Amino acid sequence: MATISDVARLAGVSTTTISRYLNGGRVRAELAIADAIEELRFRPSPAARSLKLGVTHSIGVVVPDIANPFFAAVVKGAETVARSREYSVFLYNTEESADREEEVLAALADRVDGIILAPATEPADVSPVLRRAQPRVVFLDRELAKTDAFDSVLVDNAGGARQAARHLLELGHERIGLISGPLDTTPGRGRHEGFVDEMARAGVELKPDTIQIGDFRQEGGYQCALRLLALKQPPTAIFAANNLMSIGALRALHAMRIRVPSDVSFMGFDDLDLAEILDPPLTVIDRPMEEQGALAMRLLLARIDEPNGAAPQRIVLETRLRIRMSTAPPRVLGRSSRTPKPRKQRKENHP
Amino acid sequence: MATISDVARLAGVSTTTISRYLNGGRVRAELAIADAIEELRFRPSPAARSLKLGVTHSIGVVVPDIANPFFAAVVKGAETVARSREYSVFLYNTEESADREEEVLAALADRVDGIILAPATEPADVSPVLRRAQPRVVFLDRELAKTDAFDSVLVDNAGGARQAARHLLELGHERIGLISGPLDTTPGRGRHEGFVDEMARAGVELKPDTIQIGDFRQEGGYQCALRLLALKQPPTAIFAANNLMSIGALRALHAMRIRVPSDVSFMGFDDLDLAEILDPPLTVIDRPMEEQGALAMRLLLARIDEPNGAAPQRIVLETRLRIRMSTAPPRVLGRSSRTPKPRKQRKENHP
DNA sequence: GCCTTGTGTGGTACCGATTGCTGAAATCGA
DNA sequence: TCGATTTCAGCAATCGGTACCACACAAGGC
Repeated sequence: MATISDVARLAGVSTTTISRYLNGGRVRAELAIADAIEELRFRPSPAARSLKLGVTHSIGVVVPDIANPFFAAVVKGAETVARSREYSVFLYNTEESADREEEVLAALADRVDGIILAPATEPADVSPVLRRAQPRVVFLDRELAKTDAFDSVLVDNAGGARQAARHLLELGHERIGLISGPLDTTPGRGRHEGFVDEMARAGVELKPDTIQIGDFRQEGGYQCALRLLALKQPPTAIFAANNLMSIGALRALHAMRIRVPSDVSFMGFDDLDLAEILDPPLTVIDRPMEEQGALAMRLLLARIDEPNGAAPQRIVLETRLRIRMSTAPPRVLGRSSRTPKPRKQRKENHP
Repeated sequence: MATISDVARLAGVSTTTISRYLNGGRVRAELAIADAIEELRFRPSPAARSLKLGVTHSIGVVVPDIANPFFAAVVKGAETVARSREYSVFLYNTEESADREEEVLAALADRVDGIILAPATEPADVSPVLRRAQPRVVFLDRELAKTDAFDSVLVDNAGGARQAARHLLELGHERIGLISGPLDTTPGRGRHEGFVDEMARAGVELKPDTIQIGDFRQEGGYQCALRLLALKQPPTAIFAANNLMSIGALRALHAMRIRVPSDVSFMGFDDLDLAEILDPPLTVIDRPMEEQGALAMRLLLARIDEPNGAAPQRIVLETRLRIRMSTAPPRVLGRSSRTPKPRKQRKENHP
């Protein structure tokens, strides 16, 4: 590769001048320099620049599982914004492991100008790496309980879960199965609490065994659904707290030859590509996914531009209930103490 | 951040010694140095190292669309291998645009030690950036027609399409709709040719209007399917050449209230997460996705370790026919000149 | 015509690591 | 205990840029 000195020699000026030219300063020999750069196909070395300037022009994006369509969408949104600002994206996959995450963060800290982090779990305390976070950090989808010192872009997990609960309640369900995510994650806990709370508010009690704690993965969803179906009094409706567990649960329902929604209603958190053409089309809580990634990246870049800007922000995106065909009033059962009449179903997102 | 000089001062030795310690050389004051490093939380600056060594320990991965589950899986596989070797991954999304790809490659070339590239299209010629590819390049899923100077990890597109054609033929279909990908891409052309060829070999002629060229995206699949269904003599079976177009086509079938497989059989290239629980479960041509990414990364790292190793390799992975429920013998139609008897269906992957 | 101001340039130190070379200390043999 | 040989440490140059500083030269004010 040609260096700046090569260019300087060829153009008959000093490296200072080349540097100024490159950085938009006024310079006499513009043409000669442009020609020399062209001829040598010169591109300034990012390493050298980075060493001198202490800035890398790259952002680390750390997600638990890039194969999860949600995170894939997030990364896509983030990458698009980054490139529009000429930043590059380092992608790290932590496989939902806190240990791996810690390693990754340590290795990342001095390679990037900022980090978008979707933590695998909520650690007891802020990782020391993050604490002396010379690079800026934005939390995505999941946040740290212990601190509000960081920006974050979240989704209204509790609200979304409430929408789900309300929808199911309005259809007349009372025995509802909940497939939760890990309670030590923001979305896991938020959705859990929102759902349980809304049920309680409606005076419906969730029995402990109708709440199954999964792991946000397919297999977990599968197992949880199986357990719910094995109950003496299986639920008439099931809500799964994320996309992967929805898939797993649907697999289980499918395997057990349970018909949806006539045998049991089903809905999940996060839309699926195929949700509309499933049989039946899936009712879900949806949210803007690419936007969430894009927003996080914009927030981070703003923070980098203006380190002492506003106080840390906590952006919470709204969810949206998409009613399709997988939810319906429960079958009237002899066992039921009273026959629930489906209440009128609301259509708004946030009544 | 602490620098190597800080450590040297604290440990009471020179930077040379620290450097040697870091790089595994024999050193007297091991303990003192280890302590100093620990105390200062010293980590060598990647920028400085990179400048001096001319090596970045990072790999660029360039894909057309990270939100496509196939590429998400590929990236996952690649990232896992990379991290096991302590390499970082730069992710770039080209949005299926050749221009963007060119930009990305130019910007990438001197930031990374190697590139895994899934080209958006097959350019007329090898990009100059790649030609003087100081960083090594491995082509993934798609290759450049004009040259065999690069390593590549492909899938047996033609073979997979042949399996699909054979499967459909064996079921007795003769009027088969093909939803192809762009013919200027490796998988687009390969699958097209494989399918058409196998049909020809069986003496079945594909009429031009039963071949629709899509764009590997959902919307394209949707439109193509619609056109096929609008034919005076619509096909009795449809094969879509990738996952996204399958989804689009299924949407179209769904919208038109066509029943699968009783009205028309359907199958696609690439498995889907939900394929098994669709109604009906989808028959597909499957292939190892994460492995493809992992393999590409391994090949690339090997090439970096041993620049003058073996001649460029062209690895072709096998596909596998997964017969589920979306394909069945065609309904016997009055119009048909002869009544096709379903031939016996084979089960092997590669007869 | 002299002095001030402004513009553009080049020399050079520096960012933080690595490494060839030289020299000193440690180890070994007798 | 002394010299020969092997280890190990340090100096300083270097990678490729950037930017402080000093300075040459032109233009402008009086």
